[in-house]
Amino acid sequence: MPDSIDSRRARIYSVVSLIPTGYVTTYGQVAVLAGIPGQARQVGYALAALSGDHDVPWHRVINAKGEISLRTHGDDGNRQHALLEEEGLRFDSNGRIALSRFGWRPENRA
DNA sequence: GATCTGACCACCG
DNA sequence: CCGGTGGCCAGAT
Repeated sequence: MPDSIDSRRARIYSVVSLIPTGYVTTYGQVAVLAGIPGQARQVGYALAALSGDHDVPWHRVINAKGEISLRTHGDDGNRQHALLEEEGLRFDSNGRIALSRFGWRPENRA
């Protein structure tokens, strides 16, 4: 009995949409919260498959290194960086985000 | 309808 | 931190 899921993607979108402004989370974290620990890939694919119609703050999702992933460093990558800064996030010299500082934790879950 | 490709992470060393 | 391996799904051609 599948929980069923409309698909793991639906869960992922839900979790991501729960991320508070000014915070970021990693794909792995989202995967866990979505109920698919270890399958961070699915998260990446899910976000990648996002279409123009979505209310999901995908820009708040970054890789475990605290850096923006996006293989295609195009508008999306640039956009994510801008959006995060706009939300008050800070990037270090390496262009990374201090997860220890802005990393969203379920305990902090507003 | 099969094949290819794509925002990753955990574990091991 | 880096490198290699395994695990998973959906969309596009």
